[in-house]
Amino acid sequence: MVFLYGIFSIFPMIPEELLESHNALRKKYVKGDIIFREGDLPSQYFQIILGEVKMCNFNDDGREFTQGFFHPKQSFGEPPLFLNRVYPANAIAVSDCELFVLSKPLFLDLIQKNTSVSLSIIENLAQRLHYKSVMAAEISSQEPEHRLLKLIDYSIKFFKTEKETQGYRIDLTRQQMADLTGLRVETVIRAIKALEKKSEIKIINRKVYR
Amino acid sequence: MVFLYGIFSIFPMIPEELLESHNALRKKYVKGDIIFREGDLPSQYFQIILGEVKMCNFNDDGREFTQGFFHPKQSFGEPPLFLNRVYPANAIAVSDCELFVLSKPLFLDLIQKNTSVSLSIIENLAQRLHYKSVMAAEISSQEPEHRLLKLIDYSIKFFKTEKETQGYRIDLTRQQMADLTGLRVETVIRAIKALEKKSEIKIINRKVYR
DNA sequence: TTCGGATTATGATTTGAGTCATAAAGCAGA
DNA sequence: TCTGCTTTATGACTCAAATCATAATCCGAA
Repeated sequence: MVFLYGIFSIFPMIPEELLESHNALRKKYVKGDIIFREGDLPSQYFQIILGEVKMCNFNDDGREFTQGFFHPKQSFGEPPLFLNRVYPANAIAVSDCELFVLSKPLFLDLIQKNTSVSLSIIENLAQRLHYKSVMAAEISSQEPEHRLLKLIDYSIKFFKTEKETQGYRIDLTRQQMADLTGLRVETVIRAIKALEKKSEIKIINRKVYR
Repeated sequence: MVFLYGIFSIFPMIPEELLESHNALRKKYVKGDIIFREGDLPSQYFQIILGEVKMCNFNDDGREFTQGFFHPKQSFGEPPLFLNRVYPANAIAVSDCELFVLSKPLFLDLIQKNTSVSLSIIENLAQRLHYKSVMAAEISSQEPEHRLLKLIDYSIKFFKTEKETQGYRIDLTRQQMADLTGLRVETVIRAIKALEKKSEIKIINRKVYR
């Protein structure tokens, strides 16, 4: 039973064979490419083969808010596809990427014929909803340090993090942390230092360890 | 095809007949009752028959953050049930409520035997993820007035709102708006007045109309 | 009808994150 | 090795939301 596993990143959203047998295309993007834009009407299902994608918003004065990062085997942008609504954010290739792209009709056909895929999708959406719930409560009310610590702990579970002898290395720049929490870079830098002083984290060679 | 409809509140998550045929219990709660607590491990599926439920967090100094309100025919608290994780927030009866309660094994049995239910669940989760994405971007960066306007517009679609001759009446107290946006009551009161001055909303008899 | 709690309202004051300016350090590419 | 760009760093200053205090209004229950 797929529900017993919580760490969705281990399981591909949809198995590669299944995607290929449904004529999904492999499409390449270079770093910085915009995969879709906020306001676009979805017409395709995307699943990452290689590389990293972020979803983000830009507000009136150009500031960015990062909704999340997505990694190989993960899909992104399905909620509006299911709801028949426009994307609430942009999808941008953070690094060079290769993606499976499947048209909406073929995608709907696929999930109707493969019930276990529905369960993967449910699990994946549940996962993302969980992240958003946790972060929403933090972002709304807490002090910067608290906010960052929550992000760090969460990113250990769900973003790219490697366990080293010093602890988990957080592979996020100060700017990325700022965009994920809604803080400014300077505030992040100062808060990170304060957290180090309190021994909540370590800073080695400018990298954050926890 | 269920995916064509975006407004999930019209459709019961799971049809009542189906719940009853799977021996779901009807359980009553009085206003203020805690249905489950942050940190509890889920063991049941909940669907509202009557009344209103909110999910919320309390931080260290007692301040509340409201994750969302749920109404008849909607379910709540499934993500952690699927993920086998503890609840990230509390569920509290806002008014006297009657709920369908179904044990996890029976619930999993139900959705596996009724594939169309999976699709409803996907749509429902997609819906909630969409709300969270939109609000997250707002809450993180925008000024109070912008934040509140977004909440108001969103609540017209998804919370209890009635269309009257003056416009849509927002049935949220200033405190509830504060808890949903992470602002303080006083700030909400002042921002609401500022929005009225700019003719973005109307205040009639203390109620907000849009 | 009265009473008490919740809600809305308003002013004065504080505070801490944002902003601005500037610079050092690291890093990739020529 | 030099150059230019990104990232990290730090201090000074600003300002708006939070905080604190106080009160009027509304509303349901006794």
